[in-house]
Order: sequence, then C-alpha cells, then structure tokens
Amino acid sequence: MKPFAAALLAWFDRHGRHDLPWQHPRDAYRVWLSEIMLQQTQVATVVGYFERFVAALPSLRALAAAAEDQVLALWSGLGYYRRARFLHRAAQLCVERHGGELPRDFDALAALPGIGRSTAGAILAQAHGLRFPILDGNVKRVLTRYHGIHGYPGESAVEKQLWQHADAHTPATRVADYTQAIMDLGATVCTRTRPRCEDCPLSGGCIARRDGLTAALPGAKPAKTIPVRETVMLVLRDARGRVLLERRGPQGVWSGLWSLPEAGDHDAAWRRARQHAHIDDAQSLASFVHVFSHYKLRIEPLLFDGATAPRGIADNPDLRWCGAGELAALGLPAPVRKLLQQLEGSIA
DNA sequence: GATACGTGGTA
DNA sequence: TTACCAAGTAT
Repeated sequence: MKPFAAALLAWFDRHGRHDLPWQHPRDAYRVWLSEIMLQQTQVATVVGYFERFVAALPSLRALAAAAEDQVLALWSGLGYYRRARFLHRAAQLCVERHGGELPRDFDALAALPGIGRSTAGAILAQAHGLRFPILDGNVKRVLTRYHGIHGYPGESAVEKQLWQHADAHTPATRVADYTQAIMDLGATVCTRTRPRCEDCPLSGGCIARRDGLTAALPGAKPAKTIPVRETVMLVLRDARGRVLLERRGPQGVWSGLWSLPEAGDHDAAWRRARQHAHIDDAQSLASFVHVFSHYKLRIEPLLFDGATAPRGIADNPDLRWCGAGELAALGLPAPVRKLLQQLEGSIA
C-alpha cells in the first residue's frame, strides 16, 4: 500500500470516527441514505434526521412504498428537498429494475436520481468494499492542501486534477475504511479554519504545510451578492384553528413541501384569502428574512384569523386546512414550521 | 460553465 | 451584523 493510504489508515484506526449511526450496520441502504443526507450538510445536523428516518423507513422497500408526504416530513428542516424526492424515486426505480436493491454496478448506480460520481463511489466503497474514489468537500480540502493545488475546486480543471489524485491514493484493500478515513481527516483535522497540522498523519508530505499555504487553500469560491426577494405569506386560520396550506409545485424552491399560500402584495393577498373563506380582518405579523444559498426572502406574514366558511379546496389536492396536530406528518419549510409553531404557542 | 437548490453554525 | 459555507447533483 502507498504511504498516503497507509498513514491515513493507521491514523483512522486510532482517531477516526467509528460510531456514526450509519456504520452499524453498514449496509447499502443506510450508507446510501447517509450519503444523500450528508450532501452539503454536516454530520452533526444529519445524525438525528438519519436515526428518525431509518426508524420510520428501515429498508429500501419500505422507502419505496412510503407516501411522498411521509418522506418529506422526515426530511423537513434538512433542506435541499430535491434530495428527498430523488431518494424516494430512486428507491422505486430499484424495486422496478434492480430487484429491490441498490445496484453494485457503478454506471447503474450513478444513473439513479440524486447519485453522482462521488456518492456512487462512496456507496460502492463503504457498503461493498469496491475500489472507487470519492471527491467530496473534505477530500477536496485535504488534496488541494496536500498537493498544493491552487484555484477554486469547483472549477473543472481543478476538479479534474483532484479526481486523478483521489483515484491514485485510493488503496485496493480496506477501501471502506480508507474512504471514511479521508473524510474524517478533513472533518476533524484538516478543517477549513485552524487546521490541526500537528496532529495530521499526512503533514510530512503536505505542500500547503511546507509552504505556509494552509489558510490560502483550497481557493475561495468567487463571491457574489445575492438578491433579496419579497413575499406575503397568508396565514388563513378558521374558527377551529386550522390553517390553509398549499403544496408547492415540482419546480423551484421547497418543491413538494406544504407551505403557506403566497401573494405579491396585500391586495393580492386579500383576493387570495377571499377565494378560500369569508374574511373581515387581517393582521400584519412581524416580517423576517429567510436566507437561502442564492437569495434572501423577506417574508411578511399576514394573519387572517377567524375565517368562516372555509372552501375552495375540495377539487384541489394541493390545498388543505390543517390543524396543529397534522403538521408533524407533513414536510414544511423550516421558516413556515417555525412561524406556525410560534403562532400556536402565542394562543395558549 | 453557470445556476438552482436549504439550513444552521461559525468567525 | 454580515459573509461564508458543510459528506453535491441536476439542468
């Protein structure tokens, strides 16, 4: 085995993470689920979601048979909800085409929705011990520093180099441990700020360490200013305390989630409200800003309380009046869930 | 190649 | 407070 992998594995045996929930048992379904949840998301955030998800849907077939609302409810708060919809669809495809299991063939695996090159490699390496490289944010950070590679890792030329290094370092044996090891090193030692080089098993060969470039690598993402958008969210509440929710379409942010009806301004909000109930009063609630990765959303909640004769939803499966007790079973955007919880709390 | 896609933590 | 960004993929 090459020195890079050997040093990393020796470090992993003593200092790696061996008690993550998807490691026990480390089967393909659990590895897959964890890899999807961990995309752009830190371990500390994922652990609770993972345990709740596998408790409710312990197998690929259970996931495939689940209602989309349940899947999104289990994902609610994690973000990037397209991941959950792809996960659900991929499970159904596995039942239809692959005998109810994830394929062990790289191309068939990477053809499933939500599974790209790195995730496919991680699943094959961790669940089956097959020799495939991964290239997630941790590995990019470790390799840009170790090899002294400049430039933003998202740039294709840089990424191509990184894949070549990632492949070259991946050993033929102990692939599952190696894959976990290089991610653990990136997450706990070769961190973005204040890396602990004195504790790193690779520091002897690290170019960034040698040249004092650990703070400069990896290269920063080109900065962009993000726009601010505005919306009015209608909190239509009937005499029983139920709130009108609307399921968002398959495109765009929060796709498939149940959210509050929206309008561009107060006039439009009133028109919308009157479609669904008799209304004679509105109350502006405190507005707030929700931040996405690519824009900010200034949300002005408008409370229409005591709505009578709720209507206009019988023929529309994307509208429903929901009591507080029903919200747990639905996928709601994080700020909407918070808003409704605060409203519920303020009544009591 | 650029952009869309969430959320919460951290400096 | 603002800005950055963490186990990426799809279009």
